[in-house]
Amino acid sequence: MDLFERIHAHVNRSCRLSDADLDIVDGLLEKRIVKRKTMLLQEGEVCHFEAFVNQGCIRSYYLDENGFEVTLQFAIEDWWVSDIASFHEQKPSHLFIEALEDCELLVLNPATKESLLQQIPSLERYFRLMVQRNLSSLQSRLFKTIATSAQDKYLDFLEKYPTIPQRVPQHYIASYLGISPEFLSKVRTRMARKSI
Amino acid sequence: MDLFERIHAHVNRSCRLSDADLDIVDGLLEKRIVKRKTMLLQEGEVCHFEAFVNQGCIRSYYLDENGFEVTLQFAIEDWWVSDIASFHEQKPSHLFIEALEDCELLVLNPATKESLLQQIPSLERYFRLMVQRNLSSLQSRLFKTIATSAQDKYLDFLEKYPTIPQRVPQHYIASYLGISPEFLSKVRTRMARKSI
DNA sequence: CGGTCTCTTGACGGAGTTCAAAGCTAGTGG
DNA sequence: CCACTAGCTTTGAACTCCGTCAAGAGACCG
Repeated sequence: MDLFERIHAHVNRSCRLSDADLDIVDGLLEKRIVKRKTMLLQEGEVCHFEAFVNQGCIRSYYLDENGFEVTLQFAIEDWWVSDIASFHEQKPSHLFIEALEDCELLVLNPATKESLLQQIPSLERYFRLMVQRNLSSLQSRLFKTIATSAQDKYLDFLEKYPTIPQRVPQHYIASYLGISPEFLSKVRTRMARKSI
Repeated sequence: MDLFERIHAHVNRSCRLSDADLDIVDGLLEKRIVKRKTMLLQEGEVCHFEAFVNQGCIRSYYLDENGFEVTLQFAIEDWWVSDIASFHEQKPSHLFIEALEDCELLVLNPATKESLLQQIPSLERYFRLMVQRNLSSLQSRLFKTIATSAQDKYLDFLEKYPTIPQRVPQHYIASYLGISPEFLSKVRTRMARKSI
């Protein structure tokens, strides 16, 4: 499969680009291979990348002073991952970003992103839509986090991300849902008993 | 005070506009006065506005099938309020938006916003930055919602929005923090006792 | 005034946490 | 190819933070 096939298709959903424009995109993206367990970003560092996941799985998370983790995002194929606040304002991040599988990424840095947007202004739209969709899905996630039970959050997660549970350890899903790994395990056994 | 003084200052923080450009902005914004308790948007409706709050206070919130409310945002002077997903894709909203005080708003609709961005492309940056900041502050709010106690969330709120508690009923703040109004009351009395 | 909205207080219950221990699985090196 | 380890999941008991329900007390406004 062509290295840029996925990202072309992804961009195409928001805006049509000419072949010449697509060549510009390809020229500015940097391919990066990272091994499982690689830390791409740690709290306190400035985030220098926006990464499109061509292959693999990445997790971003917060970590408080007691060692308690909250997973912000699982990024699999066709997702972008970054700390946009840190990336755009070049200030220290509060996030950790880590590869959960061996990954093939296509990476932008602030300079190449700037150059990309200058050469292809219509990509403004692509990135704006991405941030907007991100925002509104985070809004509804906040609502569910507050308003629904652990079981409903888990069912919702299964529906929205059916392939993730097969790829990542269960306790990371618990930390995404905002519940303890032990309780997620109990919820699952309760669900299994009821559906027999 | 000039009707457009606030919004000029607000735009100016992200990008410098010429006087001619500012005139275009002023010409496209529509002044709207709404009374306390006016519903600007209800679930199921399409959101046709982005409103800049010149004066007053507005609340956006989710409401689940059991009547349980989660406040998404308090918008006071210098804030924008809208349902961006509904606004941009012209699809039904999941939010309610309601005036908590008599308000003076400056309003864009999809057509005037489109026209604004076409005439002043540099405003793309202004709106993009706004969405980005919104996103990253929502990310950290999600983290705190999950990882911290009711008391810490309340203290955090007081620090971040010191003027809000004097303007809105306390049970709305509880619904912003994701706790019951009764428990917020108990947290406050506990804090008051300790700090004497 | 009288009704409506708001905040407080207390008793009780429950959803979810914490801690500890044990079983399970997969990867790794000898 | 087996033994060992490290990470993951499960289970149970005790506990806690917070929600629910109910009642009362202000405060505000028409």
